[in-house]
Amino acid sequence: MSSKILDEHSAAHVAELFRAFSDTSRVQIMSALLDGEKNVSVLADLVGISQSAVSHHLRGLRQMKLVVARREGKEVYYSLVDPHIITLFQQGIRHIQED
Amino acid sequence: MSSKILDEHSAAHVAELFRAFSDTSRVQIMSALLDGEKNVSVLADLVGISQSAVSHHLRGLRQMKLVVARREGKEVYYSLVDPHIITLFQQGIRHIQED
DNA sequence: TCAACATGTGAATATATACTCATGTGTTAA
DNA sequence: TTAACACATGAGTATATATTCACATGTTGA
Repeated sequence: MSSKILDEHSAAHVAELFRAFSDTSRVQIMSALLDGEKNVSVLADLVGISQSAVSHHLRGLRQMKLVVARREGKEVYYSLVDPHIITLFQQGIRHIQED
Repeated sequence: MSSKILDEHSAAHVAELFRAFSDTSRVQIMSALLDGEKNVSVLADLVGISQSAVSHHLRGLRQMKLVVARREGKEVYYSLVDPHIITLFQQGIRHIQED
């Protein structure tokens, strides 16, 4: 049935998903991870924000299962796993590159 | 070249796009428009927020060209036009309906 | 022209959010 | 076990954002 509006609860979930990509730093983090897994300090260098800020962002992305963490010694490597999420994010990039 | 991170300017644009869908009310507005064009007061009723709030949201969506407005007498009908945006939004909905 | 209606918008406010700073936790090598 | 390093996290703060309220603008019919 496509004639009913999304209920508030579902809409809130959808909004939450898109909100994950609604910040410049997180978009840069995601775009870095598109290229392959990276650890926190590398991400901080690439994006140009503090390690703390990166960790805060990654926590949110992790809780939403948009990224996964893998510890290797002292470092923690983050990567993208969900192909649907990757597609969704790439579509966003493509759209802004069009007009 | 997929090995470079998105520059800050592009990332800000991508973030801006996703931010458009990062609010529960806007998601409900968009979901209502998936079903076809609707005027402002109908949208306000469907979403359950004030006409003013709907207008404010629609202004943002309009400025980003995510919706288009068509006046018919005293009423203004809004609709979705960009098929890529529709696909992007629907993918967001599908994702939250999976897990 | 005037009244009624639909929509748009600026200002004010309350809440959410991103960042910094300080410190905590986990890991390794000496 | 201790020092050094990588990362996580809570608190505080500054900014962004959604909503409401009051009113402006635009349209139609009398």
